[in-house]
Amino acid sequence: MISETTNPPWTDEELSPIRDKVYFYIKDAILRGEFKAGDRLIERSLAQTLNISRTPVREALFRLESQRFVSTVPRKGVVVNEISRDEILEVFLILSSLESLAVRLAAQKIDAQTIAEFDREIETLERIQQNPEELGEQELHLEVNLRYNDLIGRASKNFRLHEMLVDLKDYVRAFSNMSKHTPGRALEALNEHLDILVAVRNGQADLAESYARVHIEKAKRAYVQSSVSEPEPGLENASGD
Amino acid sequence: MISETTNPPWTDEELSPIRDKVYFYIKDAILRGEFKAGDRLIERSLAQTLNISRTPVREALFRLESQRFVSTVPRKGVVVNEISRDEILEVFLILSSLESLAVRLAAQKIDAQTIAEFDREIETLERIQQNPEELGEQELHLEVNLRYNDLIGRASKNFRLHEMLVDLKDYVRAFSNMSKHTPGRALEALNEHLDILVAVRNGQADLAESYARVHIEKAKRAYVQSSVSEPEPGLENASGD
DNA sequence: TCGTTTTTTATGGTATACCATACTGAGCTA
DNA sequence: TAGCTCAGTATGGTATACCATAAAAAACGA
Repeated sequence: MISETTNPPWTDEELSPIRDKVYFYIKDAILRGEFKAGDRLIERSLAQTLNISRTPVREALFRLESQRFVSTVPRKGVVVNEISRDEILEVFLILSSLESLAVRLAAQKIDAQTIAEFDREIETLERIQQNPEELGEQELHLEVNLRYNDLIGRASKNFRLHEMLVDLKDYVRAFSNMSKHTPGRALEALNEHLDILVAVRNGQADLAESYARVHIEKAKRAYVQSSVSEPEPGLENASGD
Repeated sequence: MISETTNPPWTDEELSPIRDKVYFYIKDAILRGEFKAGDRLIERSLAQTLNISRTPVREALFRLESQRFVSTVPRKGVVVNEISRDEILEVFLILSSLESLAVRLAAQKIDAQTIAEFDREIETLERIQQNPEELGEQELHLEVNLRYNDLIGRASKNFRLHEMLVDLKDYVRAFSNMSKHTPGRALEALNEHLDILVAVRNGQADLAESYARVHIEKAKRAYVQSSVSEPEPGLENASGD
């Protein structure tokens, strides 16, 4: 009954703990580039902005820290991580290895029910493929990746692996605004995703794994290409917009 | 000057935040089996035990949660995770993939300085190999794994990968008291580690990767064997001992 | 004016207080 | 006696207060 708070960004008043909402709020802000590498995240400011206390903010920040989105300098504060190009490349290596494993497992373990889901989703993605203009580049990327990861994760029956992949991809996405720089990459990625999904759906483990490796490799190249025009993530040295 | 606290388990009074000390304290307790799967971790109790407030305890628990050691049930509390055999097997799959990648990278990227370190450490490990009785089974495992992981991590020049591997191995160790159940495994593992290290030291990437896969496979088998005698981790149904 | 010292302020670290909820158990009623 | 209700308690969630430190600013002296 009592409620004197001016509504924060999130909508539902009843469910999950505030710390989770703050977590998603901040993470989303980082992913969308609103908080840039090197930015300081000041507990009191965030708390005041969101009309809450520091406690849930701190808890959200800790969670972000263990996912490497931010760093806590003891007695100093929290800053959005500065990620070097080398570090992103390291992650791409890990991604390649784990994605290969995931699609291989998916192809090996896929069952009838999941095949049905694949068929539905593949059809949906093919429709998107035909009419890619309906979605913006960003939404296209997000939507496709979401569906793809979900499917592979479900089929591979390895929840931990799925989580790790999602985390790593979020991480890469946050610190390399790829699709912003290489237009057309989203659509290309969609094609690659479809290749992988079809191979998985047909139980072709080796083929799926090959496609996956190629896919990650191309994503990496797109990142490398985009990163040459912008010397260091977070620095605004680059000429032109 | 003021100091009315009865000393907590840790020794240094000055350095890192309390939350870190609590984190290592609880994690260590889980790794050593003091806190078993299913145990509830009650903030106030822990805080009282350690003569601190709930705040740093909560922060430590959140960190443990993001590493999957504990789960927070909303409005319910924190419990040490119950890990199923299947889940451990899932992690072994991931481990195999990442460990292969790590040793392959290590073999490819190793430099002169690191080779020198390898030579020193290999010699040390061979001495241990000759006189394994000097260390207990547990210490042997810990010591060897520590040195091994550190070397591979340094040589592979992929810090993120190194961290992930350490985390995953800790996780497996925490929820499968392997070495407790299969005596001799520690020494066997030492031999396998030495094989890998020598191959890496000599730049033999393929060989090192093969050894690594075999090593993880054997570790997995040791786990599976030990887990048949103890039906579910955390349940004390098993007869004997 | 410049450098050094002191004071202020910003901010994270920790402790504590209060609130909400879910569980527990006692007591009441049928 | 069985089942329900309600009060009490345990416990996590959040807010707030206080402390320590480091950075910034101001004041002071050479």
